[in-house]
Amino acid sequence: MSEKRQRLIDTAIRLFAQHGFHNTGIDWIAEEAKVSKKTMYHHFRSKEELILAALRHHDGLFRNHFMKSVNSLGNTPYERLLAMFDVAHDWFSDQAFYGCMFINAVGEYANPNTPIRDVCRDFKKLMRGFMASLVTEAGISPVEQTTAALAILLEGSIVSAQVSNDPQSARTAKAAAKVLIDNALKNTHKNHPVVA
Amino acid sequence: MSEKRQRLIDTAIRLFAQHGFHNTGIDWIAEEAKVSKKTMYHHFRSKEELILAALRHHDGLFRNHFMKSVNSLGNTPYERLLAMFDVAHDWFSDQAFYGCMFINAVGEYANPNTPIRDVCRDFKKLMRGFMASLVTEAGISPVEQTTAALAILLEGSIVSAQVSNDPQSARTAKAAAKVLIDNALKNTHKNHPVVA
DNA sequence: CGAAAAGTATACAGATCTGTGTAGTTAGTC
DNA sequence: GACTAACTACACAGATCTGTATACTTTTCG
Repeated sequence: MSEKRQRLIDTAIRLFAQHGFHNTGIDWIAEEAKVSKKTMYHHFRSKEELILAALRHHDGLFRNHFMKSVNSLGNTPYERLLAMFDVAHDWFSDQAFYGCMFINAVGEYANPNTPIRDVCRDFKKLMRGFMASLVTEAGISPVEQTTAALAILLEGSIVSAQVSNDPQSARTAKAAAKVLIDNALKNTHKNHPVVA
Repeated sequence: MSEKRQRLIDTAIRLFAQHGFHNTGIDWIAEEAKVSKKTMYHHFRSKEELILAALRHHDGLFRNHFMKSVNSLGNTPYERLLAMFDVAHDWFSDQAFYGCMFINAVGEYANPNTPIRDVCRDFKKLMRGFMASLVTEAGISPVEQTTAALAILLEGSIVSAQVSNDPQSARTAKAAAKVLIDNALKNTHKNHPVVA
């Protein structure tokens, strides 16, 4: 794997996040990455290919960071579900927080057939998979419904923090998540008591 | 008020929603609106002016439609709070649903100082004001916290529907909202009993 | 060593973008 | 009817965009 290729991807992620996709030109990325334009087109056939590579790389980095942080912040599945929102709060507080790159990408590429949308849907699906496993381990049911609600809370807090420029939404979402989880747990135990 | 000016705004809203802001050119808007480019620049000093006018007009239309629908679908503040998510479901099911225009705009214009961001923040604030009044009328406390949670649920469901191309998130958000509201009501009455 | 791979700088083609200039036409109003 | 404001078509300036071509240099590695 070429070092320049990686530098192009890293630079692309940064500039796309900071200035949007259509608003970030190829020349700019190449210049910031200190790589000639020709080399860029050697590694990526087109701008779309670069966007896809950047999104996929960011997907891996982000999910890895997110899961690691969540797992280290919480010791039980229950704690980890709530810790998601603490990790989100840290993220929102970062100087370089520009919202979720995948949500922003979907906003710019409305055509549902573009492969860019596929990558965004995949990211979302993988994040949900992680949440679903925590929900399952925590013994909460119904798994699907609870996971979907938590995912909505997380995404809502991201957008809220982005638009209002205020990380506080993570705290609000966390409190709401706790209510939902506790309520689901109560009903779970009522119907299928774990403790006799 | 000129009819052509209005046609430019209507066309701009449609094209911006469908294809994004940077990706929609002035020439295209003028052509679709059947208005000469010169006339367009007579009514709007720049593309940004047109974007601002389009966002502000959409703001008015959207909020009016939203509030009217919510108020007619529900007869009590409690019902209306939940009806928000039914209105959202209808919206998500529309052929021409491309997510929230303001969220998309914030994604494309990351610079927090641009007036475009101001319009988006204002929209969000006004929507929250509407929700806060319903929460207050419904006798739920704390008003701020509950309103913020419901707003996050609504925004999360919008983004979820947009990315996954599935209006179902409105139903999930509605169920979650009901749990949150009922829980808040229970605690409200516990601390400040309305019924003796 | 020597050949292939990867890199550089730079110019350019062709398209598209925002915004303006020119010159003439339509439509409403005193 | 004459004046004015709004409008039209169209060309153009100047910038910027994606992607390619040319010609040369560096790096890698069997």
